[in-house]
Amino acid sequence: MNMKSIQLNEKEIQDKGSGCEVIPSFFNLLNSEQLKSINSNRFQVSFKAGETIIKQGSPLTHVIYLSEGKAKVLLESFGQTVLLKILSKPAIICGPGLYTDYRHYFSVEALGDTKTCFVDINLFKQLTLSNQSYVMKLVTDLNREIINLYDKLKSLTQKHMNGRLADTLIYLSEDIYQSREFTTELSRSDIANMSCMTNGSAIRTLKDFKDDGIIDCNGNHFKILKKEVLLDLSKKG
Amino acid sequence: MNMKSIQLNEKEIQDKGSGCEVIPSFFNLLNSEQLKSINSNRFQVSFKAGETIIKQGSPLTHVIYLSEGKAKVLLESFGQTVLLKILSKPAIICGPGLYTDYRHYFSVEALGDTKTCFVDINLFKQLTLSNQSYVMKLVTDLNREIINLYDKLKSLTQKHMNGRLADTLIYLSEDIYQSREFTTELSRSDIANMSCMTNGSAIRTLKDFKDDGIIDCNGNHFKILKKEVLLDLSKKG
DNA sequence: ATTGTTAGATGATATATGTCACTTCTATTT
DNA sequence: AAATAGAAGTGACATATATCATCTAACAAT
Repeated sequence: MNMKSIQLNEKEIQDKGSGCEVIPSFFNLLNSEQLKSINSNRFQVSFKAGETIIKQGSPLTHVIYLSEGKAKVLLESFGQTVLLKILSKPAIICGPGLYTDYRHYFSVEALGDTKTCFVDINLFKQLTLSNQSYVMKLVTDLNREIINLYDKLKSLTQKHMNGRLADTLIYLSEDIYQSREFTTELSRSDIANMSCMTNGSAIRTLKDFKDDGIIDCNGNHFKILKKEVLLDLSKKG
Repeated sequence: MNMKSIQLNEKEIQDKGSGCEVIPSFFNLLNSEQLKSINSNRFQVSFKAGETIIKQGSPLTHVIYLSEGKAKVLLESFGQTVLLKILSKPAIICGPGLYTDYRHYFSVEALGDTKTCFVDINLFKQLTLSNQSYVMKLVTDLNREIINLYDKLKSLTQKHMNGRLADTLIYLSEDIYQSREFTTELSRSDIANMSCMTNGSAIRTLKDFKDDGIIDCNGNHFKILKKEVLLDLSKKG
């Protein structure tokens, strides 16, 4: 991991001119003084594919801004791993340790090469508290996160493999790649972890979908052929 | 459901003198003016055992304060139900619809007779935004909720029945009844929904635990005999 | 080119858990 | 006291899914 401290002036941040682009949803809410203090307390860090950005259990000392690339959010539990979601740039990574015990409750791993920006958590707290519209946004984001977790819980506990894999494929197609056809950096094992099943089961079920003409896939290239059927499988469980 | 509007003066609220006791974690953060405005916009509502306090999918118009009794929080999905947690007085019930789409994402059902207080959501929002220490508390609570959901996800997706039922028993003993011995209002079916298994499986596994001397149970009276074993089952999955 | 290594794929088998039909118990009503 | 209803409990059986061993394909290192 390549780490360097970078000083950006306010204009650069606002112009998206550097490695650390503006997060419309966050930095735009700050005034110039606040941007300056962020500026003097940030580190840009690059990660290569597969590297660990955050390790579950470690102390939460910085909020991490993902400026380039994608990352996997992993819940590790007793040898097994649940792939919770994929983060795409631009994103602010700050787990539920905020205002609780300041530990990381998930791991984050780079999917492909990524660039990040580390901002000291105390500075982040100061800025958020002093900015009412940011507070509203924070609460909104947390509640959205909770809603997603409810959906995940329902999917993973109540649906069979077909439904769970359908959910994963819909998520990748709609939320992450925003296209019916996409090439993913995820391995079969990632897809399995995301759908809470074993490697073999994921491969088998993908094959079933392919045989039934619901999807087409060659290696990492996927194409959703019959979205209605996927949605139906998702509903039926 | 028995509904009446009640006017309380500030002193009564602070003295816990009425049907709607002080929530130390919320009302204590308010000043007298804020308490007055809460006061003139509240309804006390009583529910009998089994009655629905909140129905999943309905609009979120009020924050509900649980002043007496216990309630089940249910995630309904496609015919099946996951019992997420038990709320005990005093508690503020406000789901993730806040600041998002103002709908209820779970149902809440009275466990035994309960008393509640309905506070208009807009008033609640005003008060929370104008009070910095409340905002911190809100974010803390939301993050704790997320941490709990992570645990629930890990438990329900990665553990076998023994581990999941052990988790449920530990939760009831430690968090809800705060004793190794307790009499619960929950039915076997509730325990099953909480552990994400069928009725029959829950009863069978409870019997296994009883046969192995891990717990003792007669009807709704439970006694945890070997907590270490439960903790071990929870860890092993 | 050859070797080694990893991800992907496939099949046989074991097992955990759900389904369903049925019995027993308990409490409530008449 | 009898009748009814609902919850608790039991058992036989079906099946979804994991486990594991094996095989192939792709690709990097020598």
